[in-house]
Amino acid sequence: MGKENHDIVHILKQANLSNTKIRKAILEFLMKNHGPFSIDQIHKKISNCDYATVYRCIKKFEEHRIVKKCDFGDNISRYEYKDAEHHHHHIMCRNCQKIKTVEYCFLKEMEKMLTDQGYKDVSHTLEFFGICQDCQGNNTT
Amino acid sequence: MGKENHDIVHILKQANLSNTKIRKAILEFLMKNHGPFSIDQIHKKISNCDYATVYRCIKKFEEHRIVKKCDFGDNISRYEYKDAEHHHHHIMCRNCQKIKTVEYCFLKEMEKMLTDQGYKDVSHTLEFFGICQDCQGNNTT
DNA sequence: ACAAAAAATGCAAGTAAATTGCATTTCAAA
DNA sequence: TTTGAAATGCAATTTACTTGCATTTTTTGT
Repeated sequence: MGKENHDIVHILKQANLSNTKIRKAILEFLMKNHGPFSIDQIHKKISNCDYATVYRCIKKFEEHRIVKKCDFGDNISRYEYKDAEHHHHHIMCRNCQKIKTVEYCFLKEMEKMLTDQGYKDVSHTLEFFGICQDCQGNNTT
Repeated sequence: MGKENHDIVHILKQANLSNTKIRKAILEFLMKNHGPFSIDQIHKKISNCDYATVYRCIKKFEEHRIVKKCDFGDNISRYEYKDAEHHHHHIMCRNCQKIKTVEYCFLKEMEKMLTDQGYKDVSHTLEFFGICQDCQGNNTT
């Protein structure tokens, strides 16, 4: 845990965010677990921490691109630690809402096209939906 | 307007949705204008119609895949008429929120990959973000 | 064309996610 | 260690969206 703790402190310092118990706990949770997670899920894992604080921390993390927001169109924002080395997307089952990672990506070309059109600082969100094997013939929609 | 009106009636009939003034007006607005539009924007354009009714109509349209929901991560759902002939995505400026169409798409291969992995009825959402030319050097964030 | 059944609408109240104001506590710089 | 700045807890608020119910409109069956 020493090494990870050092990383976390470093990340906060780099973003000019002060190094509080709660921020370290949230960041540690996000770095050690495979998301994305809702505010509710994060809040459950962090002891003695108000909902509003989770929102505020995550907002700061998002502003500093430490976490990435994932929007699956169900009015629940989910967040995951943004690992620069590991760009990926997700697929959520329309039936059970289980989320899996989609490793493959070739959207850099499309972003380049938009940059060529004059947009700066281009990014994107991409989420897939489907019915997973577990849910086929087992529809609770 | 005769032709379009006939199309609208046909679309509603095909979806087994009853043919009301409000539904026709909403659908006509969405078919004649380039979206996506928020519920608020749609409501402003339809006279003598309650917010709740707009929500309910759009929900029905979405269920029947007559409209498509676009989620730009700002907690406002936007909708556009789903033209089967014209699959496309969007780019929203992070500064002024203006939305433009991105015509190019080559995601069918990724969907096929997920189908091969056992997912059924696969779809996706893809939204781009950037700073548009109008906003460069004019940041109000 | 008309009556009965089904569905849509308006209005008002209710949810739930996210935000905010303010007093208190914790952190960081000198 | 003291001092200023930032983070937190709590409660209240905002906002997108939903729901219950009485009324109106649309559809169906004869």
